[in-house]
Amino acid sequence: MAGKTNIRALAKSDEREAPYHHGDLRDALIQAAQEILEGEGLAALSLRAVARRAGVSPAAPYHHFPDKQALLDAVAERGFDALTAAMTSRMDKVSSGAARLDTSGVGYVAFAVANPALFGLMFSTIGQNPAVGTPLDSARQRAYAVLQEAVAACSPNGNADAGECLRLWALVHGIAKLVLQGCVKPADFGLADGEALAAHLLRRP
Amino acid sequence: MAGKTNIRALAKSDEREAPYHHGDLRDALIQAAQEILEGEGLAALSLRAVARRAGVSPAAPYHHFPDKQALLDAVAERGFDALTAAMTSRMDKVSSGAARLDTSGVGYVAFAVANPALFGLMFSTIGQNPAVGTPLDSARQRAYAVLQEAVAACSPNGNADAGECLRLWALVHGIAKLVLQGCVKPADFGLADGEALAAHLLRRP
DNA sequence: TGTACATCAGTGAACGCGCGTTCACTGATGTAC
DNA sequence: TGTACATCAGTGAACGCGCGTTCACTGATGTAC
Repeated sequence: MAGKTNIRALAKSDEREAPYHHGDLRDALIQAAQEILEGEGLAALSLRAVARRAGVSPAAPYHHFPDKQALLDAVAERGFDALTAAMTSRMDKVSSGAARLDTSGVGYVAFAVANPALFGLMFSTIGQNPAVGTPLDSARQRAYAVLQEAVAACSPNGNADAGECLRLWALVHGIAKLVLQGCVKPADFGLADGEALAAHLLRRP
Repeated sequence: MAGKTNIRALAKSDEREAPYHHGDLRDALIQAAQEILEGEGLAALSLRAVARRAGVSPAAPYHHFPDKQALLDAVAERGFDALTAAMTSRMDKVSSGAARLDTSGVGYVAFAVANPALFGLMFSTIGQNPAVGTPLDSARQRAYAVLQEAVAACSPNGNADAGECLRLWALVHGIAKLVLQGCVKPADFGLADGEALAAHLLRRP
């Protein structure tokens, strides 16, 4: 308690000691949620747990999000941007169109394996609220566009066939899900992790 | 209340009026759970809700299952048998090996689309408890064996390549998941439902 | 065939728990004069 | 520069809820004699 308010001159980016009005609780909540996902899984992700981890009362989040779902959406939105980055950062290391296509899928699976609970959240029952134009929806489309462009670049006419895109998406999504759920163990294929398994399965025949 | 016990001579398969000791509560609980899944979804599937629907006190299930997870496992086990049946019944209508392979996948997706919540339960975080040899595990393997045999029958040497099996499984599992979550709408492809979409995507190139 | 009794399969009340959300509040911030 | 005040972002207590599970119990069943 002592010393909690006697350093109010610190810049808000300084992390020592919680300040008066916190600085950027919205961001801190999203981050706390990600940490809970990473450390304890999707089932442990309650609003109260998020507030607890952010060091704030259970009512505080309601000044930044209308309800729990809105927080979850914000977390999922960042997740899709991270997924996009996981794909593009790997793709930028290869040049041929075919290799870039495979690599986008490897990045997709690698992201899922590295962030299992977040990946689960991102794809948990989106259906009911399509919410076109939402920030979450945009982030989702940005991620899908990466796959589409990789498919288009491999196509003779430069267009992305919708069926081809969906087949690729379904394949990598399926690999990711099956690995995350423990249905498939990369070790059964003599491979170290899900990323290696994805690379193995996506290698052109 | 009146008339509740005055028909005790009825065979237990007769559904009118709940008898003294119910007859086969274990089975009734599993069935009630399936109905809840179908009607209200996975999130509504609590032990209490199952007991309620079976017309029994919240403690009654504990005479048949050690805990909630055991009931869930029993439901999932039946789910896998139904999945096996969904695949094989369709496959028995075609003869060529290639057509049977495609059809197994169509059956897989059709089952998922017809039983979305049950499908979700069947694949919800199996990982932590592998429980080899369990009835649930056996049912799971029976379903996978259908895919394996279909792959083997298409292979020049009659063996099922593990990579080939997994690719097919991941593809159909991915299609199922993406359709269930609303990420993909069959209507976008001019198709009526997930089954038609699966048939379209699995058609040999 | 009839009775005594162990076993089995239910009941219903209670336990402690954590949840999402609301409420009246308080203290800090920033602006107008 | 100093003060008054509206606004903002927190607090903490409380709400009602449904959950999984336990407990002592009761009534029906089936078996031994």
